[in-house]
Amino acid sequence: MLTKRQLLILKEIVRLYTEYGQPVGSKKLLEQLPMHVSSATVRNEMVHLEDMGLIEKTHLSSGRIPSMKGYRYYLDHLVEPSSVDANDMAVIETSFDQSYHEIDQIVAQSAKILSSLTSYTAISLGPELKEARLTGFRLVPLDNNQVMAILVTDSGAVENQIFSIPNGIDSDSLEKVIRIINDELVGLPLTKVIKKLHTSIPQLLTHYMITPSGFLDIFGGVLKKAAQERFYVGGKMNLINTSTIKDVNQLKSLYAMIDKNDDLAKLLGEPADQPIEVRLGDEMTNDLLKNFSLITATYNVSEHGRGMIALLGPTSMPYSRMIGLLDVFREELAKKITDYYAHFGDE
Amino acid sequence: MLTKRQLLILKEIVRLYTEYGQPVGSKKLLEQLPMHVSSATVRNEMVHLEDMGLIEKTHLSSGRIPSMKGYRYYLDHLVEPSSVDANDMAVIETSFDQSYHEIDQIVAQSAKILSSLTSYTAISLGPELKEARLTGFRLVPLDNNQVMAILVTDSGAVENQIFSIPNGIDSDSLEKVIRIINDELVGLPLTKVIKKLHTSIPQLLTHYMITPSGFLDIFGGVLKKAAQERFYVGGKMNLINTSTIKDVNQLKSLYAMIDKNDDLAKLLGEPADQPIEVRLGDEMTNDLLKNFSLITATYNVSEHGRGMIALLGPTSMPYSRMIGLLDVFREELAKKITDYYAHFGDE
DNA sequence: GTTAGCACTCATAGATGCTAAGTGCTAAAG
DNA sequence: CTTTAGCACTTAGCATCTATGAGTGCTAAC
Repeated sequence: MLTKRQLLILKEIVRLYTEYGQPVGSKKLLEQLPMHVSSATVRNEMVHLEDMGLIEKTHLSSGRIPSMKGYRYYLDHLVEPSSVDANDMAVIETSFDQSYHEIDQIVAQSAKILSSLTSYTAISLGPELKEARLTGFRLVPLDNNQVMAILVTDSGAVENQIFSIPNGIDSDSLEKVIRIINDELVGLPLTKVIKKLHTSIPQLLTHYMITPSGFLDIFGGVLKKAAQERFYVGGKMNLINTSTIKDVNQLKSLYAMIDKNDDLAKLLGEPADQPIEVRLGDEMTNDLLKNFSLITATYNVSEHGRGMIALLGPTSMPYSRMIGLLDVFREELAKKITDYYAHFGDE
Repeated sequence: MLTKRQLLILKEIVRLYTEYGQPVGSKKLLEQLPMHVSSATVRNEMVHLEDMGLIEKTHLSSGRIPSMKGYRYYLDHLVEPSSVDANDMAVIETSFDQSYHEIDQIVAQSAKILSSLTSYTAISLGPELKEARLTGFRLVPLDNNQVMAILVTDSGAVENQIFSIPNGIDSDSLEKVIRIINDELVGLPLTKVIKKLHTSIPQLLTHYMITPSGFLDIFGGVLKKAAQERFYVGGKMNLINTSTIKDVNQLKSLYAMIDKNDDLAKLLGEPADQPIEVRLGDEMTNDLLKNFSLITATYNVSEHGRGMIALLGPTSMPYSRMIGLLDVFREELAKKITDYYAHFGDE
């Protein structure tokens, strides 16, 4: 069990180290602490904290830095989200102050704002689409050979893809097929649409085309794009600051990861119970992220599901500021998206 | 005037330096040169070359590296494109061996291939769109409030944009307006379309809507996107290798530039007379590119205009290999795009 | 339990010396 | 006039050393 003083010291070590990036010594600590003890006393306490594995030295006679366990303890028990700077608050509000035509624009913008606010890397994921319903499917002929397939969901996502018309399909039967799609699939959740696409639909289509597979590929392709979670990343370049640029290759792998949707999905995982959670580098599976830390924030957009926005930065992030900021930010973002749906989504 | 021997030495200095990145000394030079002279003689020649400003030292007793003037002379008079590695050739051919639905996919792919082949950064710009003609304009209603505007050009570019319907426009007059657009504008080059959009069209539209400006904004927006040159960049991260990573901020600015369409347009400039040209860092306006060099290659796609593909790397690139590679590559790319048009574009 | 004092450790920065690679110059040879 | 051997000189890079300052752990006294 930790004494009150030990807690105070641990908290201050984390604060100072995350703020200034330098190991914290007993004297520096004393200057900051409201205590009337000597540096020797502080040192004794630090030995205890080290014995418990909460802090560690970078070399035999260095100051202390928090250990992973120390960060974890700090985050679980000690951190107090600080309130947001008036300046930052203004930036958030003005940066969002545009009109958006697509929900993804808002989500993309949110990543930009957050990254510029923090100088870290922000990853934004719109409200879940899993329960989204298909509200419309269009095929627009562009010229003799090409067609644009457009798919709309009630979550506001619009996806399109250009295709050349498969052989063996004439435009008459194509129109009938579109009608079938609209009758059978529109209104259903995307998950069900995908299921039906492999079960009942192929049979229905055989009435109108010999080999429906060509067409189903088209539809399936756009559907997949629409159902896929799309992450927006802001401030990618800020990763350079964090990384100990020694190994350029690691940096490149990291960028490759950040650019890959699947990897990001794995990284963020499922929306958590807590609105804000912090995952430390060694708690994540990827070795590249050893020295990083991920703060994820979840927000609700009433019946439209939950979105996530995350901050990727060094393990030594100033958590209390970041968490405070993210907490406000997620609410602002939710508000903005709710507004959007209020104007376009629901009717 | 340079003697034959001096030319040989200059050429070899450039070759060795661009290949190994190390200043070239008189002994190393002798080993590589088919000459029966002593190192002292070579040194004397190097003094002459230095007097002429073609090579320079990094410090008082170092080997020589080419000066900017030296590179320029080398590129103008001495460089011989080397033939392409069989291996590289295979990579090019297999990497292009897919079917593409949009011309931009080919262009984007070309940047990827070239960058992975060279470990530099590749910038690809499709055939010019300036003379492209508008072949179709569609408005597809998505839901009660939103409409997708689609614009097709004969260059194969398709552009779309989602809009909320401006106030004061009902769907009846909207349809009439679409007809006017199709009658008046389809078939014209985009440049003329833009002109007409500001002259005759507004008057025509006033018959059907009170304030045509809302609608014209929509159309103008998509048009602008379609007429805009779209650059695809591959191997961005390779810039890290080149840069002397000391100043992270410069690197960031560089990335910001690479991500901005307008800046890239300025950088590449107009297609040149020569199929392949090299611009050295100090010949470019941007200070960030001081230590870089840009090799631009132009290719023709018969009546569809000219495209460009460029390679951005350190000034000390192995030019003869790169130029040889680019020369082959631009032809392969032209072939691929010509094929594409043969299937979809012309009818 | 707390503190002063002290011996000890280590990162950092600056100084020193050595070596290998390279140069320019000079004087002699071709 | 060109080429060459030889030599004195310069420099980057590297390893080695030293002083300094910030920090520690420990002990003995309060």
